[in-house]
Amino acid sequence: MGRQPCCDKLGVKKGPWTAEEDKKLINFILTNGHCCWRAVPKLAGLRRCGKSCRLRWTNYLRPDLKRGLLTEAEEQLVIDLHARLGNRWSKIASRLPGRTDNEIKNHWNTHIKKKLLKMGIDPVTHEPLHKDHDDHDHPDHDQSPSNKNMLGSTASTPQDAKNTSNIPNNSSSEEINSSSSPEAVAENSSASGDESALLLDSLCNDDDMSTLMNYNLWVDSNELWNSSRGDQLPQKVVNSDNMEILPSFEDNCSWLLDCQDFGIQDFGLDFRSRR
DNA sequence: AAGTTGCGCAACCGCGATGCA
DNA sequence: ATGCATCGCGGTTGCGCAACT
Repeated sequence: MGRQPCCDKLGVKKGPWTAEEDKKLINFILTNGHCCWRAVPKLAGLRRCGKSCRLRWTNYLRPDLKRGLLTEAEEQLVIDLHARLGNRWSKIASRLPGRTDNEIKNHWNTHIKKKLLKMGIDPVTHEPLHKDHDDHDHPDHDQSPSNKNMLGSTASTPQDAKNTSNIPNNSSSEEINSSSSPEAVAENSSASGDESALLLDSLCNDDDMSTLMNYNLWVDSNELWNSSRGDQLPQKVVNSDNMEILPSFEDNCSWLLDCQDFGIQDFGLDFRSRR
């Protein structure tokens, strides 16, 4: 069957989003949700295709996003997960709350890839480059914690994961783990004794932990935002048991509309200012 | 100061997966 | 079973900025 274009190319705007467009999209999603992305632009009064709206929302406007550079721990987690999952960025991103697949993919291509190459690690296979000469070429690389972790983290290469199709796209963490040999798992636990490895295992084996971490990271980012613009932030909500819980979607998002009036740079979080 | 180059990021594109009539 | 619409993913592109010459 012939594939229809995702949207009518005529009259559809492309390129960077303006603050006005962002505002419209946020407004619409806050009040209506996104029942059908294809309908969103029309209903929201945007001259964009639904795909573009979805991308803008998931990669930039979503209120639970954690902006800024990846931390060391997050970077290590990405490396470990990449060793297990390959280029399945959305799967990797799902294990890093507040991070998007696009963000992780970009970070991988621009930072981590180079870092690994510098260390003499093939970023695709996570194996040492030029195995035979590796000790001479990179005498110190295997002493670094990240490399130790990386090499110990998996027995199967990303290609294995991707090419053999043993792991379905929606494979669970258990499936991923079971695809590794018992030896590899044992090696993993013994060779990578650091915290990120433990965290990785926890994340891969326990969705509750992931949820918990999500909350913790949300609190962290909340505090980060608090330090710059406390009055604009979603506040923690206390439930009837006097427990802090995540705010509702609306609570969480309402401040975002205000943010649009200032522009992201006003919060000191403009990514471009990091450089 | 002006021009060039390289880098990092946001956004786009194409395709496979999925759901529904 | 088939066709169509939509979603979601991964790869790629293009723009803006900073560093360099």
